[in-house]
Amino acid sequence: MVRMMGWEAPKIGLRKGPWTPQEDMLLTEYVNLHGEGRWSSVAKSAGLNRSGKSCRLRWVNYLRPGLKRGHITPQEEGIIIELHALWGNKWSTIARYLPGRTDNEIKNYWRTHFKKREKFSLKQQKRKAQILKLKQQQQEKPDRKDEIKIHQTEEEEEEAGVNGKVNSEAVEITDQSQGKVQEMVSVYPISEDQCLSQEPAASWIDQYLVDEGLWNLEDDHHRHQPGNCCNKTSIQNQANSAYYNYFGGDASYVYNGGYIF
DNA sequence: AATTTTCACAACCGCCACGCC
DNA sequence: AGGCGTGGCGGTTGTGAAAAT
Repeated sequence: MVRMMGWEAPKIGLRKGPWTPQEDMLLTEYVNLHGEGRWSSVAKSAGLNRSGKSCRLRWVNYLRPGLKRGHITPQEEGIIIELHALWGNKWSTIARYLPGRTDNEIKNYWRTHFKKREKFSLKQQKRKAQILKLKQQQQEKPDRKDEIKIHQTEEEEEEAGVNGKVNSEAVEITDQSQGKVQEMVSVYPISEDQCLSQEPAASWIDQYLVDEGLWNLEDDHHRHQPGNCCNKTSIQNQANSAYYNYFGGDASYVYNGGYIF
């Protein structure tokens, strides 16, 4: 016998797609009267031709009172970034620290605002490694008559312009006998020391983790610490390195214990 | 002005964990 | 002990609006 994973078996004829105002009204009225939970029976009892799962999602993400509408504020963005650096894609966990925001909203926000940047910084890291290797090779072989030119490419100028916060270089390795053989681009902060030497200052994390007693959390915040490491300094260090990775060492984005505006 | 690209958001899907019987 | 229903989570997709070309 096939076990139904998760929700109830999809019934033929159940409505899908966007909710109508009538459906919203029915669901709201029913939940206000009977409370949340028992979503399958909510669907039936409220006269909705929807799956329980769909009802729950609609309520949680859209109809539930107290939900904020509109754009994520810079403060909220800062919290999202910091918490994501700590917990990764634990959207529901992150959402608990943003009253009025849903996991879905945060997830969507992250995807549209940071995925692109994350991808970009991965590229940067690869390039950085390549350039270091080449520079090393040149040091090891000082007699080599290759020429290393450092300049900013149009592409990177554009990227830098968009992000407004990166320094970029292209290194052109020219073998004098064979002409130009390689061109690489590296993007990195003005000074890595600028990133790494920043002393983590008091932040909201201090408030949550100390004031709220979250160091002793038994819930998943605790479990989500890599290696179950429950020590403030190490978590801040994790956040630091996570930031460094996310933004490719972009000094203006490196976590310094505060918000990023 | 028309077309293409990007963004923002809503909704669905598959999976897992847990409790009840 | 194991089947089943339910609640919840994270990933993905679809779509309309806005911005860019």
